[in-house]
Amino acid sequence: MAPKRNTAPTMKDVAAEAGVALGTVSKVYNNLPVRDEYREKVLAAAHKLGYSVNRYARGFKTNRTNTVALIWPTLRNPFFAYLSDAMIGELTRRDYRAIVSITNYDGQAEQRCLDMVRQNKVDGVIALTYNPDLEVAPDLPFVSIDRHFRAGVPCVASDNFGGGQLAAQKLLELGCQKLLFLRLGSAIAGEPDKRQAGFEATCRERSIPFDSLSVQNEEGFTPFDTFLDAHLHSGVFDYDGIFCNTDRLCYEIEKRLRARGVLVPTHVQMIGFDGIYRFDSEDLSCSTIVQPAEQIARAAVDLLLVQDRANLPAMVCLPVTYRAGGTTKDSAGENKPAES
Amino acid sequence: MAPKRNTAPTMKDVAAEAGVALGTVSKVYNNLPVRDEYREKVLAAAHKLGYSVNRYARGFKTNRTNTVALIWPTLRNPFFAYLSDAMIGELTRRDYRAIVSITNYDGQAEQRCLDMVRQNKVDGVIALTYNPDLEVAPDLPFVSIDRHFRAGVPCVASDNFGGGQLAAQKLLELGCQKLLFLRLGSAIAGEPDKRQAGFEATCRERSIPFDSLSVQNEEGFTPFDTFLDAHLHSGVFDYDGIFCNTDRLCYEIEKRLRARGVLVPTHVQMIGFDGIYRFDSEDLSCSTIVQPAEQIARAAVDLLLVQDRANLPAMVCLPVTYRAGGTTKDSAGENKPAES
DNA sequence: TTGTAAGCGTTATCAC
DNA sequence: GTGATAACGCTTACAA
Repeated sequence: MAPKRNTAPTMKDVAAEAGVALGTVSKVYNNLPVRDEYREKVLAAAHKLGYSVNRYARGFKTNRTNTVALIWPTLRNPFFAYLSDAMIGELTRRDYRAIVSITNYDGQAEQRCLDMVRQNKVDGVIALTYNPDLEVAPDLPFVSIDRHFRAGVPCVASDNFGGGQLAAQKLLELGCQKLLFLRLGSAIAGEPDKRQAGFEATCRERSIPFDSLSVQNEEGFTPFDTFLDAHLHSGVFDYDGIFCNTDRLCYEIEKRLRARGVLVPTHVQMIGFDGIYRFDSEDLSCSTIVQPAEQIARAAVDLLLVQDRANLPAMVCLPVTYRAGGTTKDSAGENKPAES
Repeated sequence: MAPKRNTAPTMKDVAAEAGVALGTVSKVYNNLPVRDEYREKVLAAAHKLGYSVNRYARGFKTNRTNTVALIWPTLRNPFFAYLSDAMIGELTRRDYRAIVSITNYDGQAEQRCLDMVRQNKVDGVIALTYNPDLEVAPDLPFVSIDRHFRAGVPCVASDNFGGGQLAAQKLLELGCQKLLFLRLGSAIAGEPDKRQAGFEATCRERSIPFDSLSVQNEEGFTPFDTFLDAHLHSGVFDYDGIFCNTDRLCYEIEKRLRARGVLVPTHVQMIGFDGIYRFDSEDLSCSTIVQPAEQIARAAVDLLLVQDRANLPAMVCLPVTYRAGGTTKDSAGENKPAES
């Protein structure tokens, strides 16, 4: 890009125009005590010149840029997009800018993003990462989503364990007797793993039979296909209630069940996790455990911008809720996917 | 947030460590001619100190920040999220950072975002806006998506007219005889309006009967409900082919038709516009005219960062494609929404 | 209270 | 090629 010539008026110009000293102008823009008469002169001059403070110069001087970096795997995942949207809103409300970086789930890219935004002097980072060895500078305010790093790096997550429990409980309430947990996820350990733990805990507690299948992203859907085929006997599926670790998986499994003639929720009821809406409507993709995206956003930003970073909580765990969305029998007006 | 103490080593430190002048260090980092012997000394010293150039200070000095602002209505709309993802990728590839701002379709917020990012000395802006009176500084490189502003502000959009033609053509190929165009959108004129024009042009050209209903966002879906009811006679719908101006509308209309016992694609075939995938999978939401998001992203970034901003094209129009996605009879394996 | 001046880290202009 | 040195626009002691 062509070098821009800098034509914008500066504080010096305003000072000259107002007939006051440079420092006075600065004080006006920093809400420091200035006699009203001077303040008005400054403001009038600024208005006349079309002056606005150069935040870049200010950041350079103060080493505080009012900029936060958001590091996500992708925005193609609707939940991440939703979360980003909420966080940007939260940051804007506090007069912060958001630099958004995308890593595509690549651990090295995560490190590069982190280094890059650091060079850009961001005031802090909120990240959802998959690199267990990510090196984050100790003096850089950092909030991790869904993954506990180490002491000093607070993690914000939904109550994944409670969500798992809730899913099991709901499926049982809905009359399911033979439960199944399905997971497609990363090999890297993280908070979302607790969904399975919570689900299984409730099943055991109530002595309900259940099976679990956990598949890693790299393996794709083949293991699920194999599993479904193996548990389908003359058109009847071995399970009548499935908890999937994400709405996306719920969608994929429902599709595969339908292809095999198993109807949701008639034959088998399904609950996902995340609370993803169809487009920006109010319709859920499936019955699901809803993550409180706005609350997660607020908590993460609060934690990042808090004054006293000395004793931060290691983890903030936000409550989830259940909502029917078509893949369970309690779905009233919700769009049922298969049976019209 | 607590003021950060600045502990990072500077060029001055590196110069001292390497025993060279400050200017020499700068030259090394700007790829200006420096004797190899010196260069190595500098690099060694920098490595030892863990130095990396302060991009913020550099930006302050040069007035070029390698930062671009992306201004979107929302990221809750999957298409905008997808586009953002693609643009951030494109910018990262060129060593640019993206400041993402959300306006929630609010014209005043759009103006505020623009002013804000400008204060942040971004090198340019890519925006999808709804404020026809948006004041954009003439010296600020600006690329508009989907909306033509005025001369000097290039606009990047899909071939909306061609997409409308393509939709009509496909519906006819698929055997439809009575066509309907449905639109839910903003009152502000924009490129996407041409979808309707293209659709109707093809219908007229071929003397095919059609109707059109255009509804503004504020009115919501009530007009559609009224329309559907009025055109449903003893369970039979007056039309057998519908082109919706977005995938989202296609989804909403299909839901409403289903509620009225009209099956898609059996009774009526539908084509949307955008090409939105379910989650980050390969599954489309509906049969649709696919916007080339990656190409739009590339074109917008190219246009923004091009050296010679003197004679930019007023408009870059990118080709769309048709893809079956369950709401037309040519959908093979695609998930059919209603009829199992 | 107001004005003055130093300095943040870098680039760029000069003499050498 | 290299090395002083003056900006860039702002904040912030400190002096008036």
